[in-house]
Amino acid sequence: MTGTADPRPGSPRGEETRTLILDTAERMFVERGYSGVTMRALTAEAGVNLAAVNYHFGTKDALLLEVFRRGSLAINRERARLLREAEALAAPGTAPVRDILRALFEPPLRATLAGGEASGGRSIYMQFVARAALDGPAEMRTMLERDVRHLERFVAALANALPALSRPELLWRFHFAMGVLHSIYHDLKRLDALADGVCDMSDADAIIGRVVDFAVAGLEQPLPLG
Amino acid sequence: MTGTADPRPGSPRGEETRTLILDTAERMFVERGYSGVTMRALTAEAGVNLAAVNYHFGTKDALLLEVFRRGSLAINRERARLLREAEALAAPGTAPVRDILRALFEPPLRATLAGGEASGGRSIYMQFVARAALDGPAEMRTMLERDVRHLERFVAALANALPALSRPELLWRFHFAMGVLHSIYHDLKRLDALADGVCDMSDADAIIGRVVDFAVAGLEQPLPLG
DNA sequence: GTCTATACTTAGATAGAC
DNA sequence: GTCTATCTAAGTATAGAC
Repeated sequence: MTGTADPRPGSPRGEETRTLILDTAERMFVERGYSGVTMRALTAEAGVNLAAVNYHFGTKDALLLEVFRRGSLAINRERARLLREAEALAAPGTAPVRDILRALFEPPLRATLAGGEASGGRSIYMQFVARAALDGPAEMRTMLERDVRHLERFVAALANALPALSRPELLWRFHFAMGVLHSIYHDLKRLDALADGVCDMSDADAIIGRVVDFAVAGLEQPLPLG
Repeated sequence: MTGTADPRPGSPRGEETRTLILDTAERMFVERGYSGVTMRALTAEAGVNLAAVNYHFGTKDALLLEVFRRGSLAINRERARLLREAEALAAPGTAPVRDILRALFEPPLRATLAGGEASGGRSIYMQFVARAALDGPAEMRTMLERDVRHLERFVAALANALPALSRPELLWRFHFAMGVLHSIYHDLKRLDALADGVCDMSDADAIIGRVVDFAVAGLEQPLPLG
């Protein structure tokens, strides 16, 4: 009713088209995988012209980057909020390891597990990382490195919670903890194949608890003798 | 001197050509990434005709699968050998968790870390998994599932070593432990970005020790109260 | 059974009209 | 901003030489 809406095909819609493409891309990438979605199929599904993607985003890779950026922004905001919450409950610089990890893990896990067990293997995050690491242009790697900045707050909080660890020791353990998180993005299919159905993939809360438990154990393990 | 060798271009070389393509593909995939290697660049580098890949392997995806299969075979053989070795040293069914994990992790880590720190992000394993999960044909996923069979021996050994764990509990922990292993394949770049160079990526033995330590801590953690 | 030259098809990118 | 037409690159298929 603002006068800007104009659903006639061929008429300028501006931001609407852009958002429409983003939403359609996010859904289709998860359903069929990045290279399983052709620009032609994507634009047909969204009801926009083939060239519209190139106009609004430049390239198909840039579109994936934008889909990722949008989701990543929301997740990192939620992570920061949960971390502040955890720190507010404790004395300054003494938030427990478990609460820090929960703040770091819960938002992305909820986002990934929300789509049902099957979507884990095709999360936008995984597709973006895979594409960036394997073949993508430099901008993708830059984006991932920038994404690392959000993690520094968590490393700092963990350093406070685990003062006995040297910096390399802490960073290695943090890195492994992220690997535990990522095991949910990547290989749930493998677990399913191994498990004969005895592992319940549908209970997000239970999975989050298990992931956090495992990572806490690794982070809090006693120092090796060497 | 057998009479089968015939290095003239255009002459039938049979198995030689096949191996030459495999070796070249393995090297180039790691260097430039799967879709960064065009069939034309690959065949030019190997000094064979463009159609030779299709003749010997069918498709580019099938070539990647073959490169993976060859490497995976060697790794799984070594894993099995190390596991037998660990089990021979202990009383029947009592190999320690640490030795079992070491047998599982050491072969792939050595293979990945051998190429220098940079190659981690582009290991054949990672490229294969990414491609299989995202866009690859069904044969790739089948291959990965078959690869899971090799893991069952390790799950069984761990079940013996950790009799207090229920089957789902054990399988979840095993899955997370694999995530820790995979963190070396995937995201060493991220650790490097976070670490300002304080983490030494060149010492394979030290890294293997750290990975195993972290995973052991997670597997051996006390049972949750719930 | 191997290899080569060449043609086919799809898909992402782009230029210029409107 | 949007659309049509076109370009280019890349994986694949085929027919025939050896």
